[in-house]
Amino acid sequence: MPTPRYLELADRIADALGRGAWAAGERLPPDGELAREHGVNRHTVARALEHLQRKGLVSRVRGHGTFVSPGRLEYRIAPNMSFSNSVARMGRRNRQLIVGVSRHPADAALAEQLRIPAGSAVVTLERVRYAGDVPLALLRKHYSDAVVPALERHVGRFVSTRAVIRHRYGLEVVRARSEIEIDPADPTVAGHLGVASGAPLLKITSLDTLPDGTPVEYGHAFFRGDAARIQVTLDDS
Amino acid sequence: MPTPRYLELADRIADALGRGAWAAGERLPPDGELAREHGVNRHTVARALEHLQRKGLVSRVRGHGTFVSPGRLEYRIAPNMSFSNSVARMGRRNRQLIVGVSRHPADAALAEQLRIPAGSAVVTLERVRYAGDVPLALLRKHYSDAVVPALERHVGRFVSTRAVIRHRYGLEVVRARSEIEIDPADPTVAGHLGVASGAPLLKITSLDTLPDGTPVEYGHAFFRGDAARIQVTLDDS
DNA sequence: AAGTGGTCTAGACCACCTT
DNA sequence: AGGTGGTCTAGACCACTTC
Repeated sequence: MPTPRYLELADRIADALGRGAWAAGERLPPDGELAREHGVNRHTVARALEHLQRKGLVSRVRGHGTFVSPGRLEYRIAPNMSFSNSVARMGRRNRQLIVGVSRHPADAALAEQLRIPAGSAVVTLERVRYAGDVPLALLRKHYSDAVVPALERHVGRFVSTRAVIRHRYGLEVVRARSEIEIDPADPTVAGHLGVASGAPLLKITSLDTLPDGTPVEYGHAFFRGDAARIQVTLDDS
Repeated sequence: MPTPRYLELADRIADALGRGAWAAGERLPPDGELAREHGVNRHTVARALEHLQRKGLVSRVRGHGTFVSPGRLEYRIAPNMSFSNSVARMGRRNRQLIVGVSRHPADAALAEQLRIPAGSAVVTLERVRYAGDVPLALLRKHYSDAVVPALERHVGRFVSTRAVIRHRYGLEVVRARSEIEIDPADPTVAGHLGVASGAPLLKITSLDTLPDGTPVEYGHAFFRGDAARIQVTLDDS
């Protein structure tokens, strides 16, 4: 019961990466060439590189090549710690791109989370968050229109939503609860994040409320599993 | 740019699962049969089912079959919340199996985390945690022998380590810091958890300390990505 | 047009479980 | 022995990027 060949190959390549055989950002030889070098089929090479991609060591781009990844980026979940803060403390430029805004009635599940009657108006915001040039996460958040009316008119390109809510509505928002799980990327999310569909993502489900517990925002953030690490700080000290 | 066939197939099967076509725990038809039914190659079926496995909907066992998974198990990270507590509150029987105990000098990296001189004695414990009959996580934890001397003589099969430390040493331990990331399973861990190597795991790196900040325990927990969901509660209220 | 990775098919063999 | 999923090879075609 030996180790499969593709994992052995992945280890060999990982070792080479660790020894600095290729610099970060550099392109590896194409699959076919690696296959010849190591005496295996091209598919076996592809499998090994997929494995390393899941591990965050390389990233593969169709029609372009396989590239050495930089290290993972830290994202910190903590009370009153926003995405902007997290990225800023990594020393990376924090950008976001709004990829979708819509206004629609809440379905039953969403209404329950936001504690509003089903059918009440909600605003859904889809944003891609960058850390430097790396698309790190896709956020799909739903806002209770009863609490922050017409939010879609105030969201800008470079401001944190929390700041908008503070300045436009005079409300303070706190993170109430987060759940973290692994989910494979569906094609839509994969496209926004530049990963293969099926790539493992860290899916964070969160609820933000006013200090009195009134739900304001509910939704999901999909972090690239190969690029992000979530830091949970429990300052109960 | 149509959706790949294996994802379409995965969606169809996921829909069928959602409609209750098979009950939890039941075996799906073998790959070959599904391939005939849907008019695709066996490999395409395998890929679709791998995808659903990553999503936590099914689990595949070599030589046995593909089975419908129960829902995910919640694991809660919070101050003073131990694994035992988390599993107990899910209403599942909490068991653990010790799969490795060793005593050895700390290497540089570990010594830094535990804030002890390199070469000091540490005890490494490897345990598999079950929730009911499901192996949910492999824990690989290192204990500072200076703080809890000869811990390996006190660890039992059914007790939480935290309880051992409290009763044998009179020390209270608190979770100081956690980091969560995705890592593919290496063959060793995969074997213990009963998943395929390369399957995505939630890797939690944690440091536990005494109330005064002295490090006691440092290590990793590898949770099955298909079976676990991590709940982070930030009670800053 | 040429080169890259992604998908699909096909057939073979293997490892593991059950009988 | 027979059935299951896991791996490897092989060849084909496709989608995307670059020239």
